[in-house]
Amino acid sequence: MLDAHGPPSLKSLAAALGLSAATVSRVLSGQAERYRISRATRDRILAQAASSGLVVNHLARSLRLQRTLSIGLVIPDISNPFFAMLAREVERSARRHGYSVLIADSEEDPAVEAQALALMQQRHVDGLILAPVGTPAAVASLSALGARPCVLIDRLLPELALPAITSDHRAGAALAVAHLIERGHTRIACVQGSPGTFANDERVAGWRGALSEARLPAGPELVVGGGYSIDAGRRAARALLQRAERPTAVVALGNLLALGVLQAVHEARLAVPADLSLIGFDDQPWASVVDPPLTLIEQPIEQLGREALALLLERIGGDAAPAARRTLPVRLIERASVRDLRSGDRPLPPARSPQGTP
Amino acid sequence: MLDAHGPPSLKSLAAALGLSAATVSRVLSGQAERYRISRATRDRILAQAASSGLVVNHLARSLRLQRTLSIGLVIPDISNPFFAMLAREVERSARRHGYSVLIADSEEDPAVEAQALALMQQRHVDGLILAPVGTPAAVASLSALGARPCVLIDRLLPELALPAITSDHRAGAALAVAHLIERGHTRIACVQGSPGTFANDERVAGWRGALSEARLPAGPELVVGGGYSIDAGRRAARALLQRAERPTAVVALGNLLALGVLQAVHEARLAVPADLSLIGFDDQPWASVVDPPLTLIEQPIEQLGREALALLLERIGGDAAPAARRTLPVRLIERASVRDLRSGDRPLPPARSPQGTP
DNA sequence: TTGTAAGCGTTATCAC
DNA sequence: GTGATAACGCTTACAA
Repeated sequence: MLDAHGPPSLKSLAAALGLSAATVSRVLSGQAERYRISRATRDRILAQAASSGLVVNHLARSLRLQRTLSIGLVIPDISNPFFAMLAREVERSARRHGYSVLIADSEEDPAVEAQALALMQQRHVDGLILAPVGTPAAVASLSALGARPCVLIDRLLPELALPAITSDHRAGAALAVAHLIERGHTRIACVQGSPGTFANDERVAGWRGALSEARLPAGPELVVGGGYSIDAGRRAARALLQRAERPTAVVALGNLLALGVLQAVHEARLAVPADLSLIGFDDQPWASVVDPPLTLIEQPIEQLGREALALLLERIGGDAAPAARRTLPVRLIERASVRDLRSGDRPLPPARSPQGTP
Repeated sequence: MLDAHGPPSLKSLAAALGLSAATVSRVLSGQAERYRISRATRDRILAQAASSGLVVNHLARSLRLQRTLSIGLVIPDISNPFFAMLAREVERSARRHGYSVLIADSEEDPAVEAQALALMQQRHVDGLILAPVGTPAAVASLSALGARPCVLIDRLLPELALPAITSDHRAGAALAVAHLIERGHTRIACVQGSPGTFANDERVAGWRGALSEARLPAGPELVVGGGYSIDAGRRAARALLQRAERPTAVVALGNLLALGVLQAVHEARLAVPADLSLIGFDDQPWASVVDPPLTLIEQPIEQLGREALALLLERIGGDAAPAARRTLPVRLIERASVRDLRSGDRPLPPARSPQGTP
């Protein structure tokens, strides 16, 4: 029987067995045969470890080994479904590779982000997955991170040569605009997220590019909003709806933004798509049962998470390949939030398509 | 200038300054005056620390101090909006108190949960917030956790005397049923989550209790489903809709379940509330713009998170008060997913109420 | 006012 | 085959 005080440690187990800590360590870290530990000793240790409920102290181990088998995940808003799904995927993949995840919410605030990054450094995470806030201040604090492996996700920092996994934001927005133009829309606004943020600016660029190419208006008066919250979306849409020359369609550059737009439209006793067509971003469980089912641009969230982790582990493994940047393709899921303005060329989309595009 | 190799540590800084590590440590941990360090020395250290970008090694500190200033958060599904919001709140509160959060997703699986708990123990988190899977196996693995402070959230384990913060699941379900009965419903089904789980079983009990009290049927044939996923909700609702004697109303005992029910109803080319009334759980941004806006039971998620953390910190602080159990009140938000079956006694609820109860 | 030294629980190196 | 020892980077008696 071991001493009941404190949790059983490698050391206490060694004492109880009359062995040295070294031997116990060798067995427990699976190096038994490499060190030619006798079968008898090995079994004795293993048995005692199991029966005493030994827990090796990971702190001590990390201190000695100079690696913690943990990674940091810093995202702007855990409660945003997009990041929540990302977090889940990252955590699962990490766990499957033996890593644990220290999580921090930067609240889309450079100061908080800087603080989070400092913390991660203090805690000696082996690597970092970061959806950066993206302002110059944030970039500066990032450069202070030292050589710790870091991969960016969803957003990238062109100023910094860091590996990044993002979806093709620009193509996504362009796809949305093209879909609207095809259906006869000519006055297409966009509700943006946080300007200065890579994902947002890329999407705005995609929106503008597609419109310009079609020789349609894409002036700044058609870009409204700021911030990725549902409230920001609602406020932006309200403003849009009060305009004398109301757009016939709007692209919401974030999942919560589309919800905000819907709320504003409902508030105004108007309807989508009768009074305003809407295309959102990110497929979510609710997107197909919302009123009306939402046409949107889908990002491969799970893939983003998995690839970010895979890339990070490569770099942690010392594979210092040149900072890869991978852009994942997006697709448009057609539901029922876009009105076809052409005079009967085509039927309206089906009223319901709860499963997404079949 | 410090040696450029490796990150500046307390030790290297001491060397660079020709001081002992002890002195530097004392200054850096704010004990300068307690040890009567000279102003000059103190300033020299502080200046050098700032300019060299010193990061104290938290591992070493934790090992020495026997506390990590970190807590573990183990939840069944980060991507479920309920838990995502909970996670955000816990992380924020923790951060504000100087703690960081190690997160793990138990995937609603006892084995994974056990693994996660073991991990948290290895990593020496100072305490644990857990939404337990709740099966006997899981309970057993929990008891093996040792004396580490732990507070349960959302679900509690009656077998274990652990402090817990939950919302009043039972009253919530009863509230929903009462609301339906008041509007003339007599055949009221429920779509449950994971049986055996505290929150679920309490809700089912609340549903049954309210029905029995009103002398309405509450047999097992009216309880369908299993699992909290959207798919589980859809499948359960499908089965319900095919019944000869279809219920007029259903209470979905989880936020994603309500979405699944909506999807199934839409699939069947039926409508809520015309063909089936629906009450869900958890207010979410999408709940007010779904078709129709969802009447539901709202839980005080932020409060759950904050109080769980507060309670945990108390216990970490050594306050071994008897395992408190706090039950937070819920409320019903009336929107438009319930049909009034009484012959014109009352008008239907407003078609839209995007903001919840005004 | 500051330094010395022991120790937190591991693991790698060298010795036997 | 196994043990002693040093080191990982920090904090805190105890000395000076």
